[in-house]
Amino acid sequence: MPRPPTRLLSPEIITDAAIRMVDTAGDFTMPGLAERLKVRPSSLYNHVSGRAEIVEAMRARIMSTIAVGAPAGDWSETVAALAREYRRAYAAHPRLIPLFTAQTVQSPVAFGLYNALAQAFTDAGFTPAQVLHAVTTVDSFVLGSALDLAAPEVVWANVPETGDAMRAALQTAGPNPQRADAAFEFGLRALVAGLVAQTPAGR
Amino acid sequence: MPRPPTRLLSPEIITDAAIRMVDTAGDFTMPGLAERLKVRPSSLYNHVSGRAEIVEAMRARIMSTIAVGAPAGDWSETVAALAREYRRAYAAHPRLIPLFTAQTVQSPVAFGLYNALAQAFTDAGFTPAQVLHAVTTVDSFVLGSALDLAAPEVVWANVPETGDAMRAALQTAGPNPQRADAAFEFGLRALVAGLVAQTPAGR
DNA sequence: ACCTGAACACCGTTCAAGT
DNA sequence: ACCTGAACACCGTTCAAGT
Repeated sequence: MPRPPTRLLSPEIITDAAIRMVDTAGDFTMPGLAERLKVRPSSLYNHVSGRAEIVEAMRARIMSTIAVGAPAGDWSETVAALAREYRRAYAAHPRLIPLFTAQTVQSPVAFGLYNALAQAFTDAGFTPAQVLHAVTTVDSFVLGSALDLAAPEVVWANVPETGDAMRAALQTAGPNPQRADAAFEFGLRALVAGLVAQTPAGR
Repeated sequence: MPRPPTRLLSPEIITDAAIRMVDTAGDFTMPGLAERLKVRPSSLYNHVSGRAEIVEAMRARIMSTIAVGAPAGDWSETVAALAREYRRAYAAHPRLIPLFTAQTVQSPVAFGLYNALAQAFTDAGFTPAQVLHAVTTVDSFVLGSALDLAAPEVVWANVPETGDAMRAALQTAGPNPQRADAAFEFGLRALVAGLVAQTPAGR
């Protein structure tokens, strides 16, 4: 039965299914997507241009959940809140993140977030060049932290006998996501404190 | 001519070719690797178990270029030096990094580095749990910064009309790798300063 | 021990054919 | 407008056959 009465597909439906497939399987394929949607693989191409576009749609979907909001309080509190919100968006679907790093971004879907960060750093008194570096720094730290969230526990298993400092540290490690969350909060506090210290007038 | 007089392949030769292929093409395939090595794809399986093992071998190769060295000076200088060395190793082959994030690490090849960082943080007076968080923070920041290095210039093209703070910042952006390098140095200074400030006794 | 050729299952994508 | 079936090029991997 070609062309059923009710629409079987749309870019949104396909993106939803792809996110669910990555959440459960760690990756997605066009045939796998088609099967979940009870459709033939070629049908997908009536709605999306291909696999790359689905990845970009998933990225846009994740980014669209970021609520920038009005700045409240100190600029450093604004930066911390934006960084937490940014990571929260990634953390909702941690297994998507490796797909994002593999593929070049095609549209600045995170521009609203970047600009809110840039405004906060501008308020802090940084020069435009420093603002760019500071936004990049927050972006790098959040992305790296989000990747840490997707890492399995086994990463740290079977450590060598030597290295007492790291072994002692590892023995305190609980399961994810608590460990990654705690590390992110620790790092964010340090990073924001360090940015405050870099401020020209100590604002 | 099966079995030529001189060995055509080895795990090292295959890993070398894979790194070169990723450097130039952004990815590698078994047939592509075989062609470069003037061999049939099935020949590769006499030396490596498969694609995943090649990725792990590339990771190990990159990590093996990290020189930990003896700590000199303040613990915070040691941390900064290790972070720079870690990122330098990644930066030598930036297009490899997305492959690393896609695949789970199978052996703690970076343990020497992690332990040197852990020792520095222990010297600083952090508790074992804080040491783990601090090592994770440096790891996340370096990985995120290395991914930034692989990002093409176009990422920032065609920004919206709104958003003056970010637009002003973007106008200062030079080409990579200079832009990414400068952002990393800025972020590293902030992060290390922030870590010093988190120290129990202000050591 | 190690390279080859043939084969397999699988993937992304295209396109004419249907309604 | 949109789903299908068939087809294509390509990929990762296996394995018996060669020397």
